[in-house]
Amino acid sequence: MAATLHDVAHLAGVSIKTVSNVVNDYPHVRPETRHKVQRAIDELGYQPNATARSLRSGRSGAIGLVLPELSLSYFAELADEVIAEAEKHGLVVLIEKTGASREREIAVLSSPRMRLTDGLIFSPLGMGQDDAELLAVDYPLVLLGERIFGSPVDHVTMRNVEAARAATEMLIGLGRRRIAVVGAHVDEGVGSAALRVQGYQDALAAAGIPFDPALVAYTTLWHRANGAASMRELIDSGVHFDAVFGLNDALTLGAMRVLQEAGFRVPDDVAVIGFDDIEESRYAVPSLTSVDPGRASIARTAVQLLVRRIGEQGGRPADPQEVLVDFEIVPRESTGTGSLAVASSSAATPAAR
Amino acid sequence: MAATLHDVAHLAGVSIKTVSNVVNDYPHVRPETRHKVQRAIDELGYQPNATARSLRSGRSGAIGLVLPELSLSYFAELADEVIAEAEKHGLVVLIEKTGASREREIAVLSSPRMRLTDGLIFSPLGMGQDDAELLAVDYPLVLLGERIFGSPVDHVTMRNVEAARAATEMLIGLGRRRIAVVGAHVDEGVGSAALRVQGYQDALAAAGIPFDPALVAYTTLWHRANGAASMRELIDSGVHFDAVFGLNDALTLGAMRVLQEAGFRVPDDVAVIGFDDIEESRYAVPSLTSVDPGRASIARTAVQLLVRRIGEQGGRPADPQEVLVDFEIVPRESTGTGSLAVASSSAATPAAR
DNA sequence: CGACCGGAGTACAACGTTGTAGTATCGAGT
DNA sequence: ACTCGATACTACAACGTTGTACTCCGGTCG
Repeated sequence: MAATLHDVAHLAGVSIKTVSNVVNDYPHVRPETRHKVQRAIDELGYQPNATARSLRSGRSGAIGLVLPELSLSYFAELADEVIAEAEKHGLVVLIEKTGASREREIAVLSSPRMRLTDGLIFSPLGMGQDDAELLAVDYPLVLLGERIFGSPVDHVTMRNVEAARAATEMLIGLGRRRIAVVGAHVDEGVGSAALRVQGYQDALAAAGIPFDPALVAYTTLWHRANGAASMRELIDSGVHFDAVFGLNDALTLGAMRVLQEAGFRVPDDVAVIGFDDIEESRYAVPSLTSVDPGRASIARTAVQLLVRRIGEQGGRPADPQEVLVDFEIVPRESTGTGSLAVASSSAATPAAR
Repeated sequence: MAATLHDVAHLAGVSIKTVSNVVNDYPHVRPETRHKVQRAIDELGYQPNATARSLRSGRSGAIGLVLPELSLSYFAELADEVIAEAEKHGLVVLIEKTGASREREIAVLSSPRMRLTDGLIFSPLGMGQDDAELLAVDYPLVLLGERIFGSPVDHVTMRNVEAARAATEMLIGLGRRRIAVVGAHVDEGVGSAALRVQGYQDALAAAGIPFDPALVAYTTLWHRANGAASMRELIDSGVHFDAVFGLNDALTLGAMRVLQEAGFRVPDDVAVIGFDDIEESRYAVPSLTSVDPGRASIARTAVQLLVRRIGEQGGRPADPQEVLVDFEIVPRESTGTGSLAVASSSAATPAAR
């Protein structure tokens, strides 16, 4: 169907290689030959066959991005930024989702379905530290997240402990002493939840505030519904609190919603801070103070590290890098620190529907 | 680096084709030969080279999904469902974003970067009816959205007019007569905005309510910030209204937020309904009544149509199909019709972080 | 004036896979 | 004893591209 170099060569009356040379802008082609070939290319609407090129060159020009779920805002926004950065490097992004299942994650790592890609950016939620050696694959891989440390691959992660500590300290700075945590995971020594709870405890300890286990609400997942449910339990338990630290924004928005249904005023009765700084937090009622964990920087760094690995020639590979990105707290109304006007702070929002 | 059929064949002492036959489970291989080859495959960790397969077969097993922006919830959720459906067909999804720019959309259609895919699901926002002929590409293409009609490609779209009419009728049914619309586009005869405004006007006309242009708020984009800004203008204009129909949920959530800041009670003073039924609408305060335009069904249908096209052999292709999916109104608190409990109506939410 | 050089273009092989045609072997049927 | 047919396997070509090695030609230099 589609035209090939062979067709163009035939029409232009030159060899197939000369056409290839024109297409790739090689020197040593006379201007008149070049024009003749160009005319044939235009006439046939020739487009190089990407698959054949890949086979020849060993590069596909695509990278894979493996995520739990795109409908979670954090990951959607991350994917958006990965795609944007990849495009700067002339790469296209193939997305696979795992639903946070350990089995699916492991399967994807060895899946021939992804073999079209030159490398993978991998964000696991189901796998844990014990699975570290499964990451030693024979293609370029960049790991995201806080499930696995110290494995022999490039790893981009956020300062979970420090950021959580800073968030908690902000609440303490507001005079709050009874700070609830929403989203802890039972019996898990690994992952974002454990690290953020650690930061929370560090802040309490530093401020001389005793840690009260009754203030910790556990969830399995980090969706809005889970935040709502565990806030309901917390309220029903009758424990007193004057602030909430939600371990991600989705959870926190769900929790904040229940708080308000139950008649608590935010931030007057309860100050609330989240984690992730997803876009909707900016437009919640009240707008949600949140930790921006450096998402944009994570996306950029991950693509850059991957590109570097892909570019590595046969020689001995560079040592695996562990990159920590900087975080930032974005103060808004839910801690009584943001401006009330929202329409004016509309920021740059690139697209409509 | 990676093992090839050739390596396996050498190790097993058979021909390369026999290995291929084992890999592809062809008959006419003796069990003992099969085992011998299988051992060699395992020993070398052989994985078929997807690129070479593609070249040989003319299929890559990947489809492209072209969207304005993944950080818009509607598209993120759509992408999620496209990926899930694609997987059922053994396909992997490559995502390209256009930022809703007409130039980028047109560029993507002829981009060799996407040539790795077997076909495209294309959701334009910048292109218009005049660009219809640009869709006549020489690869399988399924069009989404309401920007272009009647072009010779498969097209999946929603019942914009009917759904908007039903939404408006719901508000009328609640006794509201002064219904504002947020998100209209100036001077645009095409696209979701125009169609939904049409449905709104149809409903008014059918109910004998005069159409008041002062109740129509215009925006360029459909982000939360735009909804917030135009609601602010609407309020400042002093016009009286007792209901709001937002042309998508993001807009509507922004508008609802401003309404509440301004002291209006929702739904008592102003009933609000949105369009898209994105996940966060379920957790807004109050939860937002919305039109589910059939997103899941759009994703499934689009993939299925594309798969059918890809499977078409050389013969004359099937006529282009125009598919309209069904919508549904999901009543929630913002129209005083939903239940107040939210934690219990948590629905099925597949993943955490 | 022959050797040499660079430009312009070509032929061929190779990337890793699979379809097609072919060979060799064996048992069964006439 | 011979064909026939099935089984088990192999050799080769081809998918469309590009790197390497080659030829051919006109011009320049010693």
